[in-house]
Amino acid sequence: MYEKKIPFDIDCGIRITMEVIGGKWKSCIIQELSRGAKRPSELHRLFEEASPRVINQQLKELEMHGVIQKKIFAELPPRSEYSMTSTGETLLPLIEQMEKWGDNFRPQMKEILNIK
Amino acid sequence: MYEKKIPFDIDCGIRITMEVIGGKWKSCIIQELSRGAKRPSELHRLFEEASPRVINQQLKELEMHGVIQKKIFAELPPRSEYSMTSTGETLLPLIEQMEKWGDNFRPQMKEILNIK
DNA sequence: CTGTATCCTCCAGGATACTG
DNA sequence: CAGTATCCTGGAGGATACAG
Repeated sequence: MYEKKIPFDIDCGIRITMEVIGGKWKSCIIQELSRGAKRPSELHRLFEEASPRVINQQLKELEMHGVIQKKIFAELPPRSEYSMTSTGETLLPLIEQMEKWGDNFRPQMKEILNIK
Repeated sequence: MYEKKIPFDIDCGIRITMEVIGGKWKSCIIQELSRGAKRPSELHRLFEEASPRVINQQLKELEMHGVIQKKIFAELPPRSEYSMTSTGETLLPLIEQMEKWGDNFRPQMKEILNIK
């Protein structure tokens, strides 16, 4: 782990939110977990374009921020499960709104990017 | 300019939204412009921690995405002005919600980061 | 004042190998 | 299967100089 050089600005609400959900896969993970608890391997399968290392990393950060929680089963083979916390649930409307806006904007975005 | 290596995923609404407002200063700029048109120099003064180059860059991208518009005055010294478009206005509720969530989360964030 | 051109730093995220 | 340890690289964003 490393320190941020340009220190994170705690005074800006938007920055705080971005810190929590801004990671590349975080909002996707949250969406998945909001539909029910999931094991890491399930998430890896769902997001095949993402390397497992990064998924784990983002899970860790989400957990650290208290929006998801981990349950570990003392079994062999090892099993663990991630699920939303009540704090995490409060993010859902926000994420849903972000998705909606993006979905609505898609046609314009395609034009801008010149995608058929 | 360079191309993105990992191509942008047009199928994910959240990614689209992040592409538009995810830049470090974009949401701040949008908030400012939502209060009224502003000249570049005003924005540079408002966000002194940001280098003018980056502000200009983000203005350009916002304009390219059609959420803000530029008005150029043929004067000397040169003058220009940026303002929201109607498309851009649709982003305001989203940004406001992000700010609200972040503001609410601030106490927990401080605890997590161990800030007095 | 507005805007571009260069150059550079640094870290999120990708790839892989490994341990328990 | 879960998780960690290394190593690496692209590209956002910072700094500065300059042009119109």
